[in-house]
Amino acid sequence: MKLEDVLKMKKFESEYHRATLNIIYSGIWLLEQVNSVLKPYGLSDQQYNVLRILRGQKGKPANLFSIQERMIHPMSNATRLVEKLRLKGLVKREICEKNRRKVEITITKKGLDLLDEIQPAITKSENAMATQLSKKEAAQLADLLDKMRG
Amino acid sequence: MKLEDVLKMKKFESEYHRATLNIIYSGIWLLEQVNSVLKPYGLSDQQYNVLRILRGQKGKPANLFSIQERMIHPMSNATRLVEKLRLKGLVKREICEKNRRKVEITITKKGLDLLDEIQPAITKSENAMATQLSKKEAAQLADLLDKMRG
DNA sequence: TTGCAAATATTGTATCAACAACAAAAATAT
DNA sequence: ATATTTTTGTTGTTGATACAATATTTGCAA
Repeated sequence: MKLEDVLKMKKFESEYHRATLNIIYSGIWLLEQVNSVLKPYGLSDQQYNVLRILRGQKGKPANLFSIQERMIHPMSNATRLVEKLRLKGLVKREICEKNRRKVEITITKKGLDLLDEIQPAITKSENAMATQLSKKEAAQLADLLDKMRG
Repeated sequence: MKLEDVLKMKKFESEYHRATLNIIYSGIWLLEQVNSVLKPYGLSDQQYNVLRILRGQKGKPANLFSIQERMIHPMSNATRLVEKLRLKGLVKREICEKNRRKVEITITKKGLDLLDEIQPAITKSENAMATQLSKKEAAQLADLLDKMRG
Protein backbone atom coordinates (compact mmCIF):
# COMPACT_ATOMS: atom_id res chain seq x y z
CA MET A 1 0.00 0.00 0.00
CA LYS A 2 1.36 3.37 -0.94
CA LEU A 3 2.26 5.70 1.86
CA GLU A 4 -0.11 8.44 0.69
CA ASP A 5 -2.97 5.98 1.02
CA VAL A 6 -1.86 4.73 4.40
CA LEU A 7 -1.63 8.26 5.75
CA LYS A 8 -4.52 9.56 3.65
CA MET A 9 -2.37 12.30 2.21
CA LYS A 10 -3.01 14.04 -1.05
CA LYS A 11 0.54 14.86 -1.93
CA PHE A 12 4.00 15.36 -0.52
CA GLU A 13 6.00 18.55 -0.58
CA SER A 14 8.84 16.88 -2.43
CA GLU A 15 10.30 13.50 -3.21
CA TYR A 16 12.62 14.06 -0.24
CA HIS A 17 9.70 14.65 2.05
CA ARG A 18 7.99 11.56 0.72
CA ALA A 19 11.15 9.50 1.23
CA THR A 20 11.63 10.84 4.75
CA LEU A 21 8.14 9.98 5.90
CA ASN A 22 8.30 6.63 4.15
CA ILE A 23 11.53 5.60 5.84
CA ILE A 24 10.26 6.60 9.28
CA TYR A 25 6.92 4.92 8.72
CA SER A 26 8.47 1.75 7.31
CA GLY A 27 10.92 1.52 10.20
CA ILE A 28 8.09 1.68 12.72
CA TRP A 29 6.13 -0.81 10.64
CA LEU A 30 9.01 -3.28 10.63
CA LEU A 31 9.60 -2.86 14.34
CA GLU A 32 6.00 -3.77 14.96
CA GLN A 33 6.41 -6.92 12.91
CA VAL A 34 9.44 -7.92 14.93
CA ASN A 35 7.77 -7.10 18.21
CA SER A 36 4.72 -9.16 17.41
CA VAL A 37 6.99 -12.14 16.83
CA LEU A 38 8.91 -11.53 20.06
CA LYS A 39 5.93 -10.86 22.26
CA PRO A 40 5.11 -14.51 23.03
CA TYR A 41 8.68 -14.91 24.28
CA GLY A 42 8.43 -11.92 26.57
CA LEU A 43 11.23 -9.99 24.89
CA SER A 44 11.28 -6.47 23.53
CA ASP A 45 13.07 -5.77 20.29
CA GLN A 46 15.86 -4.05 22.20
CA GLN A 47 16.34 -6.99 24.52
CA TYR A 48 16.41 -9.33 21.54
CA ASN A 49 18.92 -7.08 19.84
CA VAL A 50 21.22 -7.20 22.85
CA LEU A 51 21.04 -10.97 23.03
CA ARG A 52 22.02 -11.20 19.38
CA ILE A 53 24.95 -8.88 19.87
CA LEU A 54 26.12 -11.03 22.75
CA ARG A 55 25.74 -14.21 20.73
CA GLY A 56 27.87 -12.61 18.04
CA GLN A 57 30.63 -12.23 20.60
CA LYS A 58 31.14 -16.01 20.52
CA GLY A 59 31.83 -16.32 24.20
CA LYS A 60 33.83 -13.12 24.57
CA PRO A 61 32.12 -10.76 26.98
CA ALA A 62 30.94 -7.31 25.95
CA ASN A 63 30.72 -4.33 28.25
CA LEU A 64 27.75 -2.01 28.40
CA PHE A 65 29.47 0.67 26.41
CA SER A 66 30.25 -1.56 23.45
CA ILE A 67 26.74 -2.97 23.53
CA GLN A 68 25.31 0.50 23.20
CA GLU A 69 27.53 1.26 20.24
CA ARG A 70 26.10 -1.64 18.31
CA MET A 71 22.48 -1.10 19.00
CA ILE A 72 20.02 0.03 16.39
CA HIS A 73 18.35 2.22 18.99
CA PRO A 74 20.48 4.55 20.96
CA MET A 75 19.84 3.02 24.34
CA SER A 76 19.62 5.61 27.04
CA ASN A 77 20.07 3.18 29.83
CA ALA A 78 21.74 -0.06 29.14
CA THR A 79 22.08 -0.86 32.82
CA ARG A 80 18.41 -1.43 33.43
CA LEU A 81 17.84 -3.28 30.17
CA VAL A 82 20.65 -5.72 30.85
CA GLU A 83 19.43 -6.13 34.41
CA LYS A 84 16.09 -7.33 33.06
CA LEU A 85 17.84 -9.90 30.94
CA ARG A 86 19.89 -10.99 33.93
CA LEU A 87 16.80 -11.47 36.06
CA LYS A 88 15.47 -13.81 33.39
CA GLY A 89 18.74 -15.73 33.48
CA LEU A 90 19.56 -14.90 29.87
CA VAL A 91 22.82 -13.07 30.54
CA LYS A 92 25.48 -13.01 33.20
CA ARG A 93 27.34 -9.94 34.43
CA GLU A 94 30.71 -9.69 36.09
CA ILE A 95 33.01 -6.84 36.96
CA CYS A 96 36.05 -6.87 34.67
CA GLU A 97 39.17 -7.53 36.74
CA LYS A 98 41.52 -5.77 34.36
CA ASN A 99 39.52 -2.59 34.28
CA ARG A 100 37.19 -2.37 37.19
CA ARG A 101 35.03 0.32 35.59
CA LYS A 102 33.80 -2.17 33.07
CA VAL A 103 31.05 -4.70 33.48
CA GLU A 104 31.39 -7.79 31.36
CA ILE A 105 28.18 -9.19 29.98
CA THR A 106 27.93 -12.65 28.49
CA ILE A 107 24.98 -14.58 27.16
CA THR A 108 24.09 -17.75 29.06
CA LYS A 109 23.14 -21.17 27.74
CA LYS A 110 19.55 -20.29 28.50
CA GLY A 111 19.91 -17.11 26.44
CA LEU A 112 21.39 -18.99 23.50
CA ASP A 113 18.63 -21.58 23.69
CA LEU A 114 15.99 -18.89 23.66
CA LEU A 115 17.55 -17.30 20.56
CA ASP A 116 17.52 -20.67 18.84
CA GLU A 117 13.89 -21.12 19.76
CA ILE A 118 12.93 -17.72 18.37
CA GLN A 119 15.07 -17.86 15.24
CA PRO A 120 12.63 -19.61 12.89
CA ALA A 121 9.82 -17.15 13.56
CA ILE A 122 12.11 -14.17 13.03
CA THR A 123 13.56 -15.59 9.84
CA LYS A 124 10.09 -16.26 8.56
CA SER A 125 9.05 -12.70 9.32
CA GLU A 126 12.15 -11.26 7.68
CA ASN A 127 11.70 -13.40 4.63
CA ALA A 128 8.15 -12.16 4.18
CA MET A 129 9.95 -9.27 2.54
CA ALA A 130 11.23 -11.72 -0.05
CA THR A 131 7.73 -12.10 -1.46
CA GLN A 132 7.70 -8.38 -2.20
CA LEU A 133 11.25 -7.58 -3.20
CA SER A 134 13.90 -9.47 -5.14
CA LYS A 135 17.25 -9.94 -3.47
CA LYS A 136 18.62 -7.32 -5.81
CA GLU A 137 15.95 -4.80 -4.88
CA ALA A 138 16.56 -5.38 -1.18
CA ALA A 139 20.25 -4.71 -1.72
CA GLN A 140 19.47 -1.61 -3.73
CA LEU A 141 17.17 -0.36 -0.97
CA ALA A 142 19.84 -0.82 1.67
CA ASP A 143 22.42 0.85 -0.57
CA LEU A 144 20.18 3.87 -1.05
CA LEU A 145 19.70 4.16 2.69
CA ASP A 146 23.43 4.00 3.33
CA LYS A 147 23.87 6.70 0.73
CA MET A 148 21.02 8.78 2.14
CA ARG A 149 22.62 9.01 5.57
CA GLY A 150 25.79 10.30 3.99
CA MET B 1 28.45 5.47 6.47
CA LYS B 2 27.53 1.90 5.75
CA LEU B 3 25.32 0.19 8.26
CA GLU B 4 27.80 -2.58 8.94
CA ASP B 5 30.32 0.03 10.01
CA VAL B 6 27.83 1.93 12.12
CA LEU B 7 26.81 -1.23 13.95
CA LYS B 8 30.27 -2.76 13.77
CA MET B 9 28.91 -5.89 12.15
CA LYS B 10 30.92 -8.28 10.02
CA LYS B 11 28.11 -9.45 7.81
CA PHE B 12 24.36 -9.81 7.53
CA GLU B 13 22.45 -13.04 7.25
CA SER B 14 20.89 -11.99 3.97
CA GLU B 15 20.13 -8.93 1.88
CA TYR B 16 16.69 -8.96 3.47
CA HIS B 17 18.15 -8.89 6.93
CA ARG B 18 20.46 -6.05 5.91
CA ALA B 19 17.55 -4.11 4.42
CA THR B 20 15.41 -4.67 7.52
CA LEU B 21 18.03 -3.39 9.93
CA ASN B 22 18.86 -0.53 7.62
CA ILE B 23 15.28 0.67 7.36
CA ILE B 24 14.75 0.53 11.11
CA TYR B 25 18.05 2.22 11.80
CA SER B 26 17.52 4.92 9.19
CA GLY B 27 14.01 5.63 10.48
CA ILE B 28 15.33 6.19 13.98
CA TRP B 29 18.17 8.26 12.58
CA LEU B 30 15.77 10.51 10.69
CA LEU B 31 13.49 10.87 13.70
CA GLU B 32 16.44 12.08 15.70
CA GLN B 33 17.21 14.68 13.05
CA VAL B 34 13.64 15.92 13.17
CA ASN B 35 13.54 15.94 16.94
CA SER B 36 16.73 17.93 17.21
CA VAL B 37 15.16 20.59 15.01
CA LEU B 38 11.93 20.59 17.03
CA LYS B 39 13.51 20.59 20.45
CA PRO B 40 14.08 24.35 20.69
CA TYR B 41 10.38 24.84 20.02
CA GLY B 42 9.36 22.44 22.76
CA LEU B 43 7.55 20.06 20.45
CA SER B 44 7.91 16.31 20.07
CA ASP B 45 7.82 14.81 16.59
CA GLN B 46 4.37 13.43 17.30
CA GLN B 47 3.03 16.78 18.40
CA TYR B 48 4.49 18.39 15.30
CA ASN B 49 2.93 15.69 13.16
CA VAL B 50 -0.50 16.36 14.66
CA LEU B 51 -0.18 20.10 14.05
CA ARG B 52 0.66 19.45 10.42
CA ILE B 53 -2.29 17.14 10.00
CA LEU B 54 -4.54 19.83 11.43
CA ARG B 55 -3.07 22.49 9.17
CA GLY B 56 -3.81 20.20 6.24
CA GLN B 57 -7.47 20.28 7.24
CA LYS B 58 -7.65 23.90 6.08
CA GLY B 59 -9.95 25.01 8.83
CA LYS B 60 -12.08 21.88 8.94
CA PRO B 61 -11.83 20.23 12.34
CA ALA B 62 -10.52 16.71 12.76
CA ASN B 63 -11.54 14.33 15.51
CA LEU B 64 -9.13 12.24 17.51
CA PHE B 65 -9.88 9.09 15.59
CA SER B 66 -9.07 10.58 12.21
CA ILE B 67 -5.92 12.14 13.59
CA GLN B 68 -4.72 8.77 14.77
CA GLU B 69 -5.33 7.23 11.37
CA ARG B 70 -3.02 9.70 9.74
CA MET B 71 -0.17 9.52 12.12
CA ILE B 72 3.14 7.95 11.30
CA HIS B 73 3.30 6.50 14.78
CA PRO B 74 0.37 4.53 16.01
CA MET B 75 -0.51 6.77 18.90
CA SER B 76 -1.74 4.93 21.92
CA ASN B 77 -3.22 7.94 23.53
CA ALA B 78 -4.24 10.81 21.40
CA THR B 79 -6.25 12.39 24.19
CA ARG B 80 -3.29 13.32 26.31
CA LEU B 81 -1.13 14.40 23.38
CA VAL B 82 -3.77 16.79 22.11
CA GLU B 83 -4.34 18.04 25.63
CA LYS B 84 -0.68 19.06 25.77
CA LEU B 85 -1.09 21.02 22.56
CA ARG B 86 -4.23 22.63 23.93
CA LEU B 87 -2.46 23.74 27.08
CA LYS B 88 0.10 25.47 24.90
CA GLY B 89 -2.71 27.20 23.02
CA LEU B 90 -1.80 25.54 19.73
CA VAL B 91 -5.10 23.75 19.21
CA LYS B 92 -8.71 24.15 20.27
CA ARG B 93 -11.08 21.34 21.14
CA GLU B 94 -14.85 21.33 21.06
CA ILE B 95 -17.47 18.65 21.38
CA CYS B 96 -19.11 18.02 18.03
CA GLU B 97 -22.77 19.02 18.22
CA LYS B 98 -23.88 16.68 15.47
CA ASN B 99 -22.25 13.66 17.03
CA ARG B 100 -21.51 14.20 20.63
CA ARG B 101 -19.06 11.28 20.83
CA LYS B 102 -16.67 13.20 18.67
CA VAL B 103 -14.27 15.87 19.73
CA GLU B 104 -13.40 18.39 17.09
CA ILE B 105 -9.84 19.58 17.07
CA THR B 106 -8.70 22.62 15.15
CA ILE B 107 -5.36 24.34 14.94
CA THR B 108 -5.25 27.89 16.29
CA LYS B 109 -3.60 30.97 14.85
CA LYS B 110 -0.83 30.46 17.36
CA GLY B 111 -0.40 26.89 16.14
CA LEU B 112 -0.22 27.99 12.52
CA ASP B 113 2.28 30.68 13.38
CA LEU B 114 4.45 28.18 15.18
CA LEU B 115 4.42 25.88 12.16
CA ASP B 116 5.46 28.76 9.94
CA GLU B 117 8.24 29.59 12.32
CA ILE B 118 9.54 26.03 12.35
CA GLN B 119 9.12 25.37 8.64
CA PRO B 120 12.46 26.67 7.35
CA ALA B 121 14.49 24.58 9.78
CA ILE B 122 12.53 21.45 8.92
CA THR B 123 12.80 22.03 5.20
CA LYS B 124 16.50 22.61 5.57
CA SER B 125 16.86 19.36 7.48
CA GLU B 126 14.82 17.41 4.95
CA ASN B 127 16.74 18.86 2.08
CA ALA B 128 20.02 17.78 3.61
CA MET B 129 19.02 14.50 2.01
CA ALA B 130 19.25 16.23 -1.34
CA THR B 131 23.00 16.51 -1.02
CA GLN B 132 23.19 12.73 -0.84
CA LEU B 133 20.44 11.53 -3.18
CA SER B 134 19.12 12.79 -6.46
CA LYS B 135 15.40 13.43 -6.69
CA LYS B 136 15.11 10.30 -8.76
CA GLU B 137 16.92 8.21 -6.17
CA ALA B 138 14.69 9.56 -3.40
CA ALA B 139 11.63 8.58 -5.43
CA GLN B 140 13.08 5.17 -6.11
CA LEU B 141 13.78 4.67 -2.41
CA ALA B 142 10.21 5.57 -1.48
CA ASP B 143 8.88 3.29 -4.22
CA LEU B 144 10.91 0.37 -2.94
CA LEU B 145 9.59 0.94 0.57
CA ASP B 146 5.99 1.03 -0.66
CA LYS B 147 6.67 -2.20 -2.50
CA MET B 148 8.41 -3.76 0.48
CA ARG B 149 5.39 -3.35 2.73
CA GLY B 150 3.25 -5.14 0.19
C1' DT C 1 52.79 12.15 43.78
C1' DT C 2 48.92 14.68 43.53
C1' DG C 3 45.41 16.51 41.11
C1' DC C 4 42.54 16.67 37.09
C1' DA C 5 40.33 14.72 33.13
C1' DA C 6 38.29 10.84 30.68
C1' DA C 7 35.87 6.52 30.56
C1' DT C 8 32.40 3.70 32.35
C1' DA C 9 28.39 2.68 34.83
C1' DT C 10 24.43 3.72 38.02
C1' DT C 11 20.60 6.26 39.86
C1' DG C 12 16.84 9.81 40.26
C1' DT C 13 13.33 12.10 38.14
C1' DA C 14 10.12 13.49 35.05
C1' DT C 15 7.94 12.32 30.86
C1' DC C 16 6.00 9.29 27.74
C1' DA C 17 3.88 5.09 25.78
C1' DA C 18 1.29 0.54 25.80
C1' DC C 19 -2.50 -1.79 27.22
C1' DA C 20 -6.64 -2.60 29.27
C1' DA C 21 -10.76 -1.11 31.56
C1' DC C 22 -14.26 2.02 31.44
C1' DA C 23 -17.87 5.45 29.85
C1' DA C 24 -20.95 7.81 26.80
C1' DA C 25 -23.31 8.50 22.57
C1' DA C 26 -25.12 6.68 18.36
C1' DA C 27 -26.59 3.01 15.35
C1' DT C 28 -28.82 -1.21 14.78
C1' DA C 29 -31.70 -5.06 15.85
C1' DT C 30 -35.66 -7.26 18.20
C1' DA D 1 -39.40 1.30 22.63
C1' DT D 2 -35.87 -1.43 24.53
C1' DA D 3 -31.85 -3.91 24.29
C1' DT D 4 -27.46 -4.70 22.04
C1' DT D 5 -23.50 -3.43 19.47
C1' DT D 6 -20.39 -0.15 17.56
C1' DT D 7 -18.00 4.07 17.57
C1' DT D 8 -15.39 7.33 19.92
C1' DG D 9 -12.92 9.04 23.64
C1' DT D 10 -11.00 9.01 28.58
C1' DT D 11 -8.58 7.21 32.52
C1' DG D 12 -5.66 4.12 35.48
C1' DT D 13 -1.77 1.50 35.82
C1' DT D 14 2.40 -0.22 34.71
C1' DG D 15 6.53 -0.10 32.49
C1' DA D 16 9.89 2.21 29.33
C1' DT D 17 12.69 6.22 27.91
C1' DA D 18 15.30 10.55 27.97
C1' DC D 19 18.11 13.41 30.39
C1' DA D 20 20.80 14.99 33.94
C1' DA D 21 23.36 14.27 38.10
C1' DT D 22 26.39 11.41 40.45
C1' DA D 23 29.78 7.88 41.54
C1' DT D 24 34.10 5.06 40.65
C1' DT D 25 38.12 3.69 38.37
C1' DT D 26 41.77 4.69 35.43
C1' DG D 27 45.05 7.51 32.81
C1' DC D 28 47.66 11.50 32.33
C1' DA D 29 49.93 15.90 33.34
C1' DA D 30 52.23 19.28 36.28
